[in-house]
Amino acid sequence: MTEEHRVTEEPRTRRRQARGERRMADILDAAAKVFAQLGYEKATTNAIAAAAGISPGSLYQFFPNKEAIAQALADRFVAEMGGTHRTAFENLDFAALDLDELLDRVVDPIVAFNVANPGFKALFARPDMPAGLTGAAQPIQSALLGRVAAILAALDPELPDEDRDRAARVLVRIFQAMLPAVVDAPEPERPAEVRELKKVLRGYLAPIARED
Amino acid sequence: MTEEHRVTEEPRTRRRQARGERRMADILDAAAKVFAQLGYEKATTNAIAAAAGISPGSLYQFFPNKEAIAQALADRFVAEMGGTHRTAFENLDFAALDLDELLDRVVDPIVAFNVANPGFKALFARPDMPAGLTGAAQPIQSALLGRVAAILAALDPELPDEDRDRAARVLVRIFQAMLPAVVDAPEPERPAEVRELKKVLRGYLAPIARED
DNA sequence: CGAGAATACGAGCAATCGCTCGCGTTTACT
DNA sequence: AGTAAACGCGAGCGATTGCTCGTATTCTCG
Repeated sequence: MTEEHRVTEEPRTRRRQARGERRMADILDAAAKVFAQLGYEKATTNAIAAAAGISPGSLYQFFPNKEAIAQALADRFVAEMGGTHRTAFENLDFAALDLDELLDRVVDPIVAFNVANPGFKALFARPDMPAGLTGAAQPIQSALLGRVAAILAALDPELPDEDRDRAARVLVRIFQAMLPAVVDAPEPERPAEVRELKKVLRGYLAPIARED
Repeated sequence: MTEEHRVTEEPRTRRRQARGERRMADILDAAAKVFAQLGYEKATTNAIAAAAGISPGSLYQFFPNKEAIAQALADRFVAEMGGTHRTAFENLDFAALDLDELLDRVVDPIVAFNVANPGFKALFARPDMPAGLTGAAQPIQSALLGRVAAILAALDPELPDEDRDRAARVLVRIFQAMLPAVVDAPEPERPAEVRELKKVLRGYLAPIARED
């Protein structure tokens, strides 16, 4: 038993040099671009490697397979989105705002994030993923669902959990459905698309918001 | 010039026997099943042939390629949908109905059609298609868009064409987005999903409908 | 410096998929 | 009966794709 004083302990994160960390970031940047252009399924790992300026073999030194790339990219997106909008969401006095203001404050930043990161919706709004939602899309989905549910709870504290979660699912689904139209719209027509998105959300939320 | 008294005239539809027509229908049935289970991209032509009980070679005696199968299936869906619901749509006195009744009359048959034909949404609500919407999904999309636009025009004849078409696109998109949740829901929970779908549609339509 | 790990390469393997091709069988028509 | 076209088969081709492997280079640290 004296063979190893430090047990092999599952190879969670292998030793990595600074250059390697940079490479991983480059690969994720490249993957975001390629996913944005082609979607998850049609994006090839060789294309991602080429976009990152490395060989396929090098790519697989950092990620065990294609899904892991999407996973890591999704995790990074979740982190960035959280970091960017935490302040915008947290100290909002929901009761004091009317519905239109609330929608502006919540929708606009998310739209801006998606316009700035076109690869996001490739992982979030596409049904390409392997094994349904299990995989890369799930953490993103869960993150948004949680935030929307929290807003709903603030809007109407009386709302039963079941109804609140169902409404959150519906709202996220609407968002998913309308996002491509907003993001892919040419600059001049984007505000109109955003306006329609807010109309849909407002129409669904209005009966919930006025808890009379 | 006496070579052929009957010019070859482009081989539009090749001579086909009754057995062949039946085979084509069988193939489309099989394709609907496979598309429903796997989506367009992941469905293999060999799997469709196997599901139809024929060999890959025989399949390609009737359809030149995979997309043509989807195209033909989409055309058949459009025809069936039109035949089923024409009466339901045509002689509706929109002005006399309130919004909830109108939604019931329009949404319920379409939902029923989709529950009965689970392959439909694989062609209608999936972004798998080759070359964007060009291809099989387009005729379905156009058919629905036209009907929705007609209803909107009846609801508010003053509505400018541009606004009406945009609203129609939004409504169809919402339908697309919510349909999978409705169709894939287990029997007992389906009515609840349908109710949410109608809530969303009603919320968006209400400001358009009351043309005060 | 020297050893071992991390990084890097890119040809190419194994599996998949849309589709073809050669050939045999059945049907329609004269 | 005889002919041509329609129907049918299934092995497998050509292209693609996720990923591997042998090998070479660079970095870290004692």
